[in-house]
Amino acid sequence: MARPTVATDTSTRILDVAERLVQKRGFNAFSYADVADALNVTKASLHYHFPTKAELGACLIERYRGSFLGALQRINDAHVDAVAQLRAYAAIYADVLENDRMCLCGMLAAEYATLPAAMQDGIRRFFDGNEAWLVSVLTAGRRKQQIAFAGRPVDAARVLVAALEGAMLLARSRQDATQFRTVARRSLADLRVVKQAAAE
Amino acid sequence: MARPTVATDTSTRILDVAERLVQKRGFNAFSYADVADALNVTKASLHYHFPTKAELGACLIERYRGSFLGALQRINDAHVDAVAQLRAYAAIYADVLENDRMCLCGMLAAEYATLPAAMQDGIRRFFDGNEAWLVSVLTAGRRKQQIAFAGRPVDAARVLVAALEGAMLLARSRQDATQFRTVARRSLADLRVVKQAAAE
DNA sequence: GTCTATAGGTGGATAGAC
DNA sequence: GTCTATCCACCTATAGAC
Repeated sequence: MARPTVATDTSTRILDVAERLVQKRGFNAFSYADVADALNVTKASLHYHFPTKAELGACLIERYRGSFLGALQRINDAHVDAVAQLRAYAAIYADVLENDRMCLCGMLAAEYATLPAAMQDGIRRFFDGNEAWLVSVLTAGRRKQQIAFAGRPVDAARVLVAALEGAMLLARSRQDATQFRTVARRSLADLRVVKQAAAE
Repeated sequence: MARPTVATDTSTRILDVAERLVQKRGFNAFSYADVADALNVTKASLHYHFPTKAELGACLIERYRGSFLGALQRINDAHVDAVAQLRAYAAIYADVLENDRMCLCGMLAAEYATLPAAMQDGIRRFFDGNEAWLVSVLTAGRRKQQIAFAGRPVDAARVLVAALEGAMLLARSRQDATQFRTVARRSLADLRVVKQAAAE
């Protein structure tokens, strides 16, 4: 069992600052100097906790992935129907954007070709995990007739992830979170079961 | 009237190489040295054509936007129905991805916060132009009952752009262009008019 | 238009004192 | 664990010869 570390642990604070910088500016556009300035320490001190930028980046991804998948698990634990699960899924993205941040792994996906292999692997695992969760929700939801869609669940999942990541990307350049929410709402609406005689 | 310049004009070749580098690696991850090496000239020579990297970036965006909007105009000139127009629109994206490139402005949208103001303006203009074209196609297509969707055309347009840009982003990290095409096809399918008695 | 040479800055990373 | 000091590579950009 790991020894409990307080939330203000130095490594954690470094990761917090670095995460924010990557989500706002990208991995190639932030430096150890940026993090050091924000924490009032020296660059050398950062290298004690994360010897190389590549390792820092890999840790960022692993933490983000764990936190994200943890949130998905909590959605499952809420035992709500598929529509509510998908709304909660989109809400995670909306919360990220609320602070003018891009999804960490969406940002890194853009820089993918320039990143070390360990980071590339982590990014793929993040999206694989996202897809797997969505596939389980979409499969169960369709079986229970809570949602409707044609074709393979994995393809419907990819449309959702693509729309949400793309909408974050675009909303940031317009500084308009409303635009993201509208895209998210419409993307989920495409999965809703049409009520036969609903007045709508 | 501008003096005609051959296609192998030096400035053009610089833009070609820089465009490819930005689409593959991002604006912050390529340098004058990269372009110079590819063209077998010196960095100093590049600065004669594009004094600063910011100006080079702004020129890249303007050229890309003009080329993209030109392609949209040619789609209009083909006088096909809305479904075919939208398919042709998605095909432009697919062609970009075919060379393992990201949409130039999608890539730059990720790096948006780190870019000079002139480039930020250009990126917004690119997406505004895309949206405007889609809105006109969606509006006319719905009026002619070639396609169907709820709500404002601009919102349907944004879902499409988001899905396509997001799908490019994700397909690159999986090196799987098929994944992009599937997302594109499904996104367009959501706009298709449901044939009442179609066997499907 | 292209070159050599170089300035002036910042990048990630290390050695060694405390 | 944090510091000072430093290394070396690379960055954008400029001066001035050809």
